[in-house]
Amino acid sequence: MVRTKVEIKRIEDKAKRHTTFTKRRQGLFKKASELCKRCNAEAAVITFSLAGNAFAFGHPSVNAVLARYDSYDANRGSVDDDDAESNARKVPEDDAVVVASNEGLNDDEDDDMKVEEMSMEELEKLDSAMEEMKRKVIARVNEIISLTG
Amino acid sequence: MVRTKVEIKRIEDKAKRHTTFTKRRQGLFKKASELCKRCNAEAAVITFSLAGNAFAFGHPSVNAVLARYDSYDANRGSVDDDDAESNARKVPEDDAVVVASNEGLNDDEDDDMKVEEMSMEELEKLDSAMEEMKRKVIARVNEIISLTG
DNA sequence: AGACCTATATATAAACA
DNA sequence: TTGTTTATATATAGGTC
Repeated sequence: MVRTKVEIKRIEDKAKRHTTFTKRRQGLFKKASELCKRCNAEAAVITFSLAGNAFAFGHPSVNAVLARYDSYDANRGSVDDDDAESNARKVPEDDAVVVASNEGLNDDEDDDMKVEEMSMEELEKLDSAMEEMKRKVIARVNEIISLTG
Repeated sequence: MVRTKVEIKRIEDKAKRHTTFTKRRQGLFKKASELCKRCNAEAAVITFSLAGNAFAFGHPSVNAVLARYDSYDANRGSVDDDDAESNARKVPEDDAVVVASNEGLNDDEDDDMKVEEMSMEELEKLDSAMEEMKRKVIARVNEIISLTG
């Protein structure tokens, strides 16, 4: 974006790509920080370089924002969209505490089924069950809060 | 940053603050998108307006990045830093698939303990157990992937 | 790798439609 | 609200060290 206009596409040279990643990541974190300060908002930014290093920014903290996001997110683990531009979306806030069914974690499996030995299919079932339970936990927490406060 | 230099501090006027939030959020998402495209990186941005609305951007998807982050993050839920600037940090990559203990979900509770009737304390225990299990699932999936691909 | 430089592209505050 | 317009502040590609 500067000396000469660059097209927004993958940089082929590895060293150059990493330099750009570092510079732009810093810029991104700064922008996020300014957004939080000026608008009294909460934000988290998580990036992974191609090399696999993770970098995160968050206000008031990464984890606080992720925890809050979890309570909004009804389908974590299922969205998959390659078009970065269109993947910016508003998260509907009303999905938060919907409980879909009453199936729990141990409906038709042996109690000591080990995650470490599961197949992909079993893991997917477990993942669904955990999503379900998470929703129940959120619903129950909200119930307690509404009774208490 | 423009007509006149503005100090990076909280905007008091509510309407103006929201306008700025919208504009800067769009800018932030665009920057994140460019970072992903140019550097072939993965990134997620999550923001909450003061009004409580959540907005998220992610490439390849918000959930993919969060799941990957979970497998790096050893202490989700415990970090708390008010200084946004210093809260940008590198996440050590070697924490990835370490599973801290072997406690599962039903170690000392009755099998049909109902989420709908749990106390806050019980819910917190359950939440920890689910976090633990989620990490195990991610570790197992990574293992399968490394064996398969 | 980083830190600085500099010219140019972008982002954006304020105003208005 | 949402989209302009415009003037100016920032971000950053491509260098150099």
